[in-house]
Amino acid sequence: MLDVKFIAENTEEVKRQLANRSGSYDVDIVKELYAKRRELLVETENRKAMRNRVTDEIAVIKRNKGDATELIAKMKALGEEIKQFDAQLAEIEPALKEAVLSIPNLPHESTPVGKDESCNVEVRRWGNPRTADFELKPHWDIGANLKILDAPTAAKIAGARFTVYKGLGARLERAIINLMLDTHTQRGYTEVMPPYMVNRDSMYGTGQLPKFEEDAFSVKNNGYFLIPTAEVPVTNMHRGDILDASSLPIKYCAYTACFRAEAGSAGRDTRGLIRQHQFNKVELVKFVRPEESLAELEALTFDAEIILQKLGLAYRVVSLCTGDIGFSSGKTYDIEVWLPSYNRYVEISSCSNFFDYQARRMNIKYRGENGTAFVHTLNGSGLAVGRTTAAILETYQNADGSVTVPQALIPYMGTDIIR
RNA sequence: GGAGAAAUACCCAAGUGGCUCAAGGGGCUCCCCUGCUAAGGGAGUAGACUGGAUAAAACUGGUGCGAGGGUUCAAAUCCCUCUUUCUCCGCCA
Repeated sequence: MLDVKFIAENTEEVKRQLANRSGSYDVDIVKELYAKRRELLVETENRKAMRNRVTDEIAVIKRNKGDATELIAKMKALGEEIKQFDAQLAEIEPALKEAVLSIPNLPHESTPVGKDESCNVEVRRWGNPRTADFELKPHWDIGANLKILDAPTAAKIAGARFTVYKGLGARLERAIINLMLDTHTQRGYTEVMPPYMVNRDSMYGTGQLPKFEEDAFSVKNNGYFLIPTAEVPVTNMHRGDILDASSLPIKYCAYTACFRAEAGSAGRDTRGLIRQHQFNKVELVKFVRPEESLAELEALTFDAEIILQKLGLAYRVVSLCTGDIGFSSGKTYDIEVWLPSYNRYVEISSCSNFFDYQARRMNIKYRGENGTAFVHTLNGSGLAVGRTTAAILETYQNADGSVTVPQALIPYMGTDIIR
C-alpha cells in the first residue's frame, strides 16, 4: 500500500499518477478519513493522558489509605468519553485501511504511459521463431500423440483445466524444474520449498486480497487459500521483520504448484497447458535496498531470460505500460516466449518491482545507517514450467511427431528424444 | 482429535490489580583502570508505531508483556476468543 500520509498530503499528485492506470480509484476518501482520524486521535489521546495522570494520583491516595471516591467518580465519566472516542476511531480505522488498500501502486516514471496492452513497449528480442517445411502442430496434439499429456484423464479425475503428465512428459516437466532451480541457485538464489496453502494475512500482504478473492481457491476446512504463486508464501516469509542491512539483497527461488480459479477466463486458452487451474512455476523473489531496486529488476529479468537462452527458446521482453501493470507493481517486464500454435509471443514470466508497496503492506523493513526504512520487493517467474513445456514441445517438434530434447535438458532427461 | 503447560525486550528471566511509565542477569555499545591476552570498575541498551509542537530541533503525549476483545478509576497481572510452542494420549506418510 501507499503511505497514508503521503496520499493525504499529495492527493492531487497521486490522482494524476493513477490516471494512467486502468480503473478508477477514490483518493479523496483517504484524505478525508485521514483528517477525521487525526482529529479523533487528538481528542482521545488528550483524555488518555489525563487518565494516566489521575490514575497515578489515585494510587498514591490509596496507598496512604486516603479517600479517592470523588476522583474515581470523575474518572468513570472520563472513561465513558474515552470509550466513545475509541468507538469512533474503531469505525474509521478499518475504513481508512480499506480505502488505502484499494489504491494501487504508483507507476514508476520509467513505465511507459498507455491505457492498455497495445501500448506496451518491446524492449528486446532473442532467438528466432521456429519455422519448418512441415505443418507445426500445437503442443496439445503433440503431447496427446506421444501419450505424454493426457487432458481427458485429468478431466475425469478432476475437471477442466487440468492435465495429467505421463512418462517422459512428467519427466520433462520435472527436468525443467530442476534445470531452473539449479541455474538460479548457482547464481545466488536460495532455494525455498514453502507451504502451498497460506492464511488470509499472507494473501493481504502480497495484495491478492481484498480485491481479487474470486481468483483464488480457498480451503473449506481452515479458511486457507491455495497459493496462486510462490510469491505469496515466499514474500510473506519476512512479513513484519526488520532485516539487517548487511543481509540485503535477499534472493530466493522456489518451485511450487500454483492454483488459480481463472474466473473470467471462460473460453480462453481452453486447450493445452497455457491456462490451467494447477500449474508448476519456479518463482524468483528479492528483498533489496531501495536505491538498488531498479538495477535488481534488470538483473532479475535477465535471470529469468537465461533459462530461455539455455533452452534455445525464442522470446522477447516487453515493458508493460501504466494501464497494464499489476495492482501492486510500479514497473513490470513481461517475458514472452514464441509459441508456434498461437503464432505469437506468449507471456511466460512477469518480473515486477513493487518498490515499497508490498513492504509497507507487510511491514518489512531493514535497519540501515539512518534508522529503519522499508525494503523494496521484487519478483518474477523463472519461469512458468507448463508454458515452458509447451514451448519446448512445439519448438523442438520433428516431422515424424517426435520431439528433440534441448541440449540443456539431456542430462536431466536421460534421453535426447521423446518419441 | 483429546488432556495439560507455556508465550515478557537481542537472549535468559522475575513479576497474582496501584511504590513496575517491567526487576535482575547474559550479550552488545561506549568510557575508565590495567596494559598486546585475561580480569576489574562505570555508563548506556524498548524497539517499533503513532499524535501534538517547531523553520528544523529541543520538547511533549498515546500505544506497547503472543494476537484480538472485555471487566476496572487503574491490567503483564482478572475474564473471553484465537494463534503458536512444549509434554502426554490417539491417529498417521
